Amino acid sequence: MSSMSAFREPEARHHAYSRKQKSLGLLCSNFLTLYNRDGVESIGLDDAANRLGVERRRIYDIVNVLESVGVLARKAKNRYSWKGFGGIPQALKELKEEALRENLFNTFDACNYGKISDDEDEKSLDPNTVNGDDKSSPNSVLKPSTSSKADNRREKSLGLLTQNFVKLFLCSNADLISLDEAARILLGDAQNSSQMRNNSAAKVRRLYDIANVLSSMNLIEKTHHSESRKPAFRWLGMKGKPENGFTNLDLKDTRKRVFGADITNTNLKRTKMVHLKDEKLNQNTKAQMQNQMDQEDLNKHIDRNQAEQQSKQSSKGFVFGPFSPVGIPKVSDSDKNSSNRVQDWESLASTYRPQYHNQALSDLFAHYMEAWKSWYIEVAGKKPIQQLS
DNA sequence: GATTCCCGCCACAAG
DNA sequence: CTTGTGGCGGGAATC
Repeated sequence: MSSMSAFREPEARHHAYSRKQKSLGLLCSNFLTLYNRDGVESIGLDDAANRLGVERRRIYDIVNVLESVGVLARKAKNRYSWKGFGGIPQALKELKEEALRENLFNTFDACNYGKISDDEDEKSLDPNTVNGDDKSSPNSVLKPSTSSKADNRREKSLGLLTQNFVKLFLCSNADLISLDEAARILLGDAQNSSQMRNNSAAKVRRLYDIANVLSSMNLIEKTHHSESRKPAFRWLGMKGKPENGFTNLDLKDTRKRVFGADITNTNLKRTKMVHLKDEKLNQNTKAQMQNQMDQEDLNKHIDRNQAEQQSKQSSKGFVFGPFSPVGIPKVSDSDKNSSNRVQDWESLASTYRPQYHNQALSDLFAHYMEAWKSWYIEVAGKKPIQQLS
């Protein structure tokens, strides 16, 4: 047995596997950072997946919740249009009205109801042709055909769940809600015999996903009930902290949140790893490399951009302040790189008001970026890592 | 042991 | 049929 095997390396070589680097929240942050830029109007799922270095499946996850909050809108197969953060207020308003209209939410407790029957998703796919009035009665799914249970898929969609979750916050006067409270309300009721073979536990997983994405947008924040008790979420919404003049938010956390990248993570996913199955090394490896580069590339760009924006615009309160980084107590310090909430609201301003944004600069950067990336890809394609030809 | 939640199989819908 | 979407839950990482 000349197999030196692994003695017991807890965290020796390669930084083992880290769940945090693969979280939906982080992915969402990167997604936002990548597309929240001027000029972005259409987003392709494939492109997103490649740029972010993740599987398609994950893109669907964040895109669905993002759409539920009005940041994105599905345009067509594989295509989403970027609405931006400016779309949030509108979506929120509609969500709230909708919630008040149909079902009378009760404050979290004493809610005998529980399950929310269903609510039409007012998908105003076109702000132009006004819907005028939906003569349709509040019930009956006027689906083209084959409706029946077919729609029951949508019933359990992540998107709908997200909307209901948000509605819960918008309507409840309690600003702290824990996931299992939410689960109790949104999914079948709690105790009580009745039907609904809902494994509360099973469904709650979706809520975790949603909560992570939402908090990466700073729409909500994770805290605890009273003093260090069970975890719960607080709604931040738009308030956050409009222009609190957070002077110098150190622009030094360069090296943090690298997403997929890390081949270690990708190859030996988790710790499962098949013993070198004769399975040929998927050609994905190459793609992985590229992704890695993209990552660095992206980071670099972001940094630069951040500095840029920072110096050029001093976020001077707009419609509703950006959900500034509520946390960031004392970043910098050790390389603890913990806080990963997006705080790249740099380009946020430009999205809101095209009046301000520095078109020329952004454009220049974008162009530069694109060019460099192309070059990089090309090189990487032949010879990974620095070492052209 | 309990909580958080990533991964990706595979059903179903759309081309 | 192929391709795009995304439920769903096993089970590993974290707490």
